[in-house]
Amino acid sequence: MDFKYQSAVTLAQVAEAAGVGESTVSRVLRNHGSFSGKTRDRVIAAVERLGYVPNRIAGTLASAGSRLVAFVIPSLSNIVFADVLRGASAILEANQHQAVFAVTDYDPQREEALVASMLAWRPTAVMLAGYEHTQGTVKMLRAANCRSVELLDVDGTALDLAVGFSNRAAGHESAQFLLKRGYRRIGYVGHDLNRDTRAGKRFSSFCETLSAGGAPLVDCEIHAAASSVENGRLGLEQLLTRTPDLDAVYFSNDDMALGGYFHCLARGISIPSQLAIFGYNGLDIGRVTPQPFSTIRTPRVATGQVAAKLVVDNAPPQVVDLGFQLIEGATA
Amino acid sequence: MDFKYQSAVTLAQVAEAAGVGESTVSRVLRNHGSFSGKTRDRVIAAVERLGYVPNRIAGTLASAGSRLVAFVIPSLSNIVFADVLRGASAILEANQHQAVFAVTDYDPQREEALVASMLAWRPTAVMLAGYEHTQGTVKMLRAANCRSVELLDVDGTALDLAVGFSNRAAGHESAQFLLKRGYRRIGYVGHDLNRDTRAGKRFSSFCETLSAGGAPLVDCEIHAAASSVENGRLGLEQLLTRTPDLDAVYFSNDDMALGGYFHCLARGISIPSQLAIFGYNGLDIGRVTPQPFSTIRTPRVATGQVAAKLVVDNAPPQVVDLGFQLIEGATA
DNA sequence: ACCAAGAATGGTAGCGCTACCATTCTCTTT
DNA sequence: AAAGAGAATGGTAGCGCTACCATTCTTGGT
Repeated sequence: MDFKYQSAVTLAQVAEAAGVGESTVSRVLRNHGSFSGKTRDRVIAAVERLGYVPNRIAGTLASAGSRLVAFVIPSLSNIVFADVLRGASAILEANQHQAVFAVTDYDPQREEALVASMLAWRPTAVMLAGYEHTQGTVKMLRAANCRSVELLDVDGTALDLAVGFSNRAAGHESAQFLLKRGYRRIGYVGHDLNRDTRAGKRFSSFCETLSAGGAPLVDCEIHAAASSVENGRLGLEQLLTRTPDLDAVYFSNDDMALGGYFHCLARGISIPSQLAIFGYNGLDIGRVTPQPFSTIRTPRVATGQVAAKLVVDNAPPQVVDLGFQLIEGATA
Repeated sequence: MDFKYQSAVTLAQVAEAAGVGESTVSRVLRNHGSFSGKTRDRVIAAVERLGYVPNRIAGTLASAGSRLVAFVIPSLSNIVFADVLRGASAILEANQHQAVFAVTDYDPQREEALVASMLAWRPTAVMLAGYEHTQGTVKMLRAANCRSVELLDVDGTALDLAVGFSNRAAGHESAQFLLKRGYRRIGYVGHDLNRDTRAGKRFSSFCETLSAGGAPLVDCEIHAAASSVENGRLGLEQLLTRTPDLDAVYFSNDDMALGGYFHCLARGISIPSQLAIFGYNGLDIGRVTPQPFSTIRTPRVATGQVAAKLVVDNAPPQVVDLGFQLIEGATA
C-alpha cells in the first residue's frame, strides 16, 4: 500500500494561476509586506480555485519558527493534565500555535525518549510535568534552543519557566486544617508516590506538619498504582480494616477521596462525624456530591493558560506561583 | 524579543565530524540502506559528541511523510475523548507517529478552521468525532491526500475510515432495557444535543423505542450546555420538580447520570425503587458508586487503538463497529 | 590474478516555502 | 520635466534533510 500526501497544489502553482510571483503570493498569504488590493484579490481567488493549503512544514523549514508547542505529560486520564492542556491550547490557538503531545505514563525514561522525539520538531517550547526529570532530559532541554515550562509545581529549581503552585504548601495547609478542626487520629490513602512526585511532596509535607502539631500520622495505605476512584475506595477499606479508629483520612487527590467517600456511603460511615475526608485538586465533581468535598482547589486551567502565555510572549525565565485555595467543604 | 530555535547542529556537521558523507549519516540514523559497523560507530559517536537531534521538519519535507496524526476533537474535559486519545497515542507512538490535536468545543465552524490548519502539517491522517461536519470540512478532507477517521459513531456515511459503535442502537437498547424492567413513566435529562449529535442520536432512537413500546417519554429536561455532573444534578432536580411521578430517568451520559445519582442521595430518593437511573458510557466511576451504574459501556480506548492501527497500516476505507455492552448495574 | 556482483559510500537535486535583494512602477515634490 | 521616495513586485538562495544515482571498495569464484 502506498501513501500519498496532500493535494500537490503548491505555492508556485497558485502564483502561476494568479499570474504573479511566488513571493507575492507568500506575502499576501502571510499578510506581511506590501501588495495591492487587486493583487490580493487575484491571489485569494486562485487559492480558493485550486484549494491550496499552505505547507507549514516547508514554511517552518524556511523560516525557522515551528509554532509548535510540545506537551510531554504523564497521563491523559488524569483530569489534571486534561485541564492544563485545555487552558493552554485555547491560548496557543489564539496565537497561531499548535499543541503536540505525548504521554509518559509517569515514567521518566519514557519522558526522556519523548522529549527527544519532540525536539525533532523544533518546537517553540516543551511543557513538562514537575521538576523531576532524568539527566538526559535536562541536558537535551538545555542544549536545545527552545523554551521549557515545568508545570504544576514550584518546589524546586526551574530549568527555564515554571508555572504552578506549591505542593509542599498544599500538604502543609491540609494538615493544619485537619489539626485545627481537632482531628488527631489521621490516616492517609495514596497512590504510587514514586511516580507522582507531586503527590509525594504533599504527603511528606503533610506528615511533617502533623508531627509538628503533635498528632503524627497514624497509618497509611499506599497503592503502587495510578490514582483512581476505585483505588481510593479499596485503599480506605484496607486502611480501616487495619486501623478502624481513625477520625480523618487525607487522600492523595480528589479521585481517591471520592472512592473513599463512596466507601463510607456504602458502609454507612457518617461523614464527617465518624470519619472526615480531605482531598486535593478541587474537582468539579466534589462540589456536586451530597456533601461538598473538603479539599484544595488548584488552578489547573490557569496553569495551562499562563504557561502558554509565557511561551507565546517569549517571556524571560521565571517561576509563577499561582497558589491554591483551601475549600472547607462538608467532609472534614 | 527574539526566538532562536534549536542548537544549530545539522546533519552536515555530523557528517564532517565523523568524516563521512551526508547520505551515510542519514542512512545510519534511519538504519536504512547499507553501511559498515565501523562507519556506524563513528557516526553515532559524532552524533553524541555534538548532541545532534535530527530535524524532522526537514526530513518530512524531503521525504513527504510527516508521521503526524491530527486529532480534531470536541473537548478535552470529556473523558470520552481523553480515552480515545489515550488508546490512539499508545499505538501511534509504537509506530513512530506523533499525535497533534486541537479542540473544537463542539463547534463545526471551529472544526473546519482547525482541520484546515492541521492539514497544513500534511498529517498522515485526521481524526474527527462523528459524522457531522461542515461542507467545507468535507471538501478539504476529500481534496487533501490524507486519511480521515471518524470516531465514536457508525450511524451515517463515512468519508473514509470510521471506528466506533452505533449510538442509535445504544439508545434503542437502553429503552428496551427500561421497558423490560417494567418502567413506564420515563423521563430524560440531557445536555446540548445540537452540539453533541451522538447524544442526539441516542435520544431520538431512545424515544422511538419507548413510543413503539407503548410508554412514550413523559418529560425531558435538556440543558443547552456541555454535559457535567453538576448539570445532571440540576437537570434531574428540575425534571422532578415539574414531573415528580417518574419511575425512571435516562441520562445523556454517565456524567449527567452521576449528578442525578447525587441528587437522589441528597434528597433521600431511593434507587431504583423510587426512581431508576440509566446512563451511557460505562465510566469507571460508575462501578465504584455504592450502587453500580446501569449503563452502556462503550469501547473508547479500543476505538482509539483501532483507529490508530488502521491509520498506521494504511488500511482501505472501512467502517469498524466495535459494539458496546449493556451493564445491568443496580440503578435500574 | 581477474572479473563480476554486491556492499559501502559520496554527490547532489530537489521537497515548498520564506528572507532578502533587485527591480519596476507609481506618485509627489521642486 | 527631472528626481527621489516609497509602494509593489519578481527572482532566487537557502532551510536540513532524503531519494536517487554514480562511484568506489570488497568479496568469492574461476
